[in-house]
Amino acid sequence: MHAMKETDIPDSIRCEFEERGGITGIVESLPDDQVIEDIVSVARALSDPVRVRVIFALSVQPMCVCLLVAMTGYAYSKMSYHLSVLKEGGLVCARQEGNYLIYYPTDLGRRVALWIG
Amino acid sequence: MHAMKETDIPDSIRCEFEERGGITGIVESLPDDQVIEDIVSVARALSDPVRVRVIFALSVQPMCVCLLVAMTGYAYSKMSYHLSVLKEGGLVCARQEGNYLIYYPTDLGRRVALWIG
DNA sequence: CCAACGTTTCAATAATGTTTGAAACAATGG
DNA sequence: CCATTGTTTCAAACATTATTGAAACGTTGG
Repeated sequence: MHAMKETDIPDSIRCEFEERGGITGIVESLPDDQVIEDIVSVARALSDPVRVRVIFALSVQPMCVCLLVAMTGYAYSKMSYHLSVLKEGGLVCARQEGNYLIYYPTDLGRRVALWIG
Repeated sequence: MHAMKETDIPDSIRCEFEERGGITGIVESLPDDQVIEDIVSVARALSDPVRVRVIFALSVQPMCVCLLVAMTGYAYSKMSYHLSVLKEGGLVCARQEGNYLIYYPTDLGRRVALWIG
């Protein structure tokens, strides 16, 4: 009966792995769940070409939904859905002007558009 | 019968909108389709908490699949699937060492992990 | 060659995301 | 108040992704 071990570890990484505190040490260095969820929701917002185009377009020029619809040829309901995903990801927001809703990037949205561009 | 127009545009943005060349001008300033697809595939790779944890962990310490499995409690097949998505997104790659596959972040993977962290 | 181990692949199923068109809402102007 | 316009919401159909367990693959050591 041999000694207990977490898992077999290949020689080439065992040393640095143990220096970093093993599994426990690495797990502790990971961002906490809330941060992970925030990252996921931004990533999810960008994981569709429709939405990537929209956020680039909005960071050139704030627009009402009707312009986005004219620009892309998508249905209102489709555009509205994608805008809501972008909004949940915290990448865009909107101000009302009369009958229009004018969408524009948030601060985060602007930073993200800059970075990925 | 009144003049043709692309779309109604609210006053507050009409002026800047037209300065930017209208819909045509804005569409032309957008990144081209290939770039959009690349962004989407990176974003897709990050749009799941499993994968975000994995890429953070790997950028602390390259690891074989068995360590990732031990660290997360996920099944091999599940981990393998998520690693393949990360690989397709160009965020990780692997080197073989004996029986082990040791995954580690690509350059892009490291930059992304740094930026989102 | 065989057995063991680390890993991937596959097919089936479950879960999420997306698209569509119709209906509802809210603001505007007559 | 009514009709119009811009927008969202909803439910149903559809499409893509994620999870599972079993089977297959490749490498190593006996």
